[in-house]
Amino acid sequence: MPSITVSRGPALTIGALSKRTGVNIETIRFYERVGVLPKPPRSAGGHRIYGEDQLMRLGFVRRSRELGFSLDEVRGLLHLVDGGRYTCAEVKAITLDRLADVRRKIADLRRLAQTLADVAGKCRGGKVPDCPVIEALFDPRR
Amino acid sequence: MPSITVSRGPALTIGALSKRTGVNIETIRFYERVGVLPKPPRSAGGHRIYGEDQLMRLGFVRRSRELGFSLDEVRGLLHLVDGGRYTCAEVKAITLDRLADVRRKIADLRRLAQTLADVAGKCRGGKVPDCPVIEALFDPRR
DNA sequence: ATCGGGCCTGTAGCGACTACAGGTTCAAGG
DNA sequence: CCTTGAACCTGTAGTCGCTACAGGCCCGAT
Repeated sequence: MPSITVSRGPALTIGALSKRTGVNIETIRFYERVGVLPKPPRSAGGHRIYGEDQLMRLGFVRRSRELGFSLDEVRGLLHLVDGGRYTCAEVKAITLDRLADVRRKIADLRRLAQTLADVAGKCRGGKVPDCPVIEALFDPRR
Repeated sequence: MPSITVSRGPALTIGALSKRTGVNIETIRFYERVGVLPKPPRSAGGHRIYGEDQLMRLGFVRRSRELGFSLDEVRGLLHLVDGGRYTCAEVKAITLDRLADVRRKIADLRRLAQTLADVAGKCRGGKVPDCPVIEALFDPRR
């Protein structure tokens, strides 16, 4: 089950964690600063030491981000998980919001692609100074 | 033809220009600062005064932005226009680049929507602590 | 003990705006 | 002509999600 507990795995440096998750080192430190990842223990010299749990958590963050959740939403998701008292309904609601967003964006982009294709299609590609693309952009009626 | 010349129209304040184009006042000033709009003449007291030409140009910028051109691309487009020596081929190339971008984004978002829908579909929506969405996010194999 | 890679902190930059604060100007009404 | 208050001005800082330094310290292998 997806609970975030301290599991005894091999200790990881930030570089190793970065390689294993594919998340940039700078980004990991950034995530710590903005409270998405907890402050890890440090070595005597001050280097960060991560365990298996942070590997999981960072993976969660990365996958969530890839699905287009904002860092704020990721924080919300993790907060629910951390509390352990999240309900499926809450999580589903957030996910469906995201899905609606994505569908809206797809619709927008489709209209965009159509317009761009229309406009580029009119273009002979020659050296004519009166380019239909430019005219379309200047035309208030599109 | 789309040439940018000083046309004698009614003089516009920045507020009027904003209303006519739907571009935020702050954004207009921002465009001026970053060199997308030329510095307009000023009234005795220092207020910006715009003419019909700037109305056209700002409309051009807005429509280009809506089609997803970056400000840098818009600058490029306007430079071609300002020089008067742009070729249709150049403009078409920029447009086709944009179109390819948009098509890539649509494909990405489609995959995303599928994943989100899959994951949300598994959810009963109850109060179960083991939410399939969360498990999917924790699962390295997606 | 030395070397060179990896790690540290802190700050600044990106793109494309947006949001103030604190002051000046303009135009309409009295 | 004078007052009012809306609109304008400049300059700076904040947003989001990173990314890129600079200038140092640590660590482990030789």
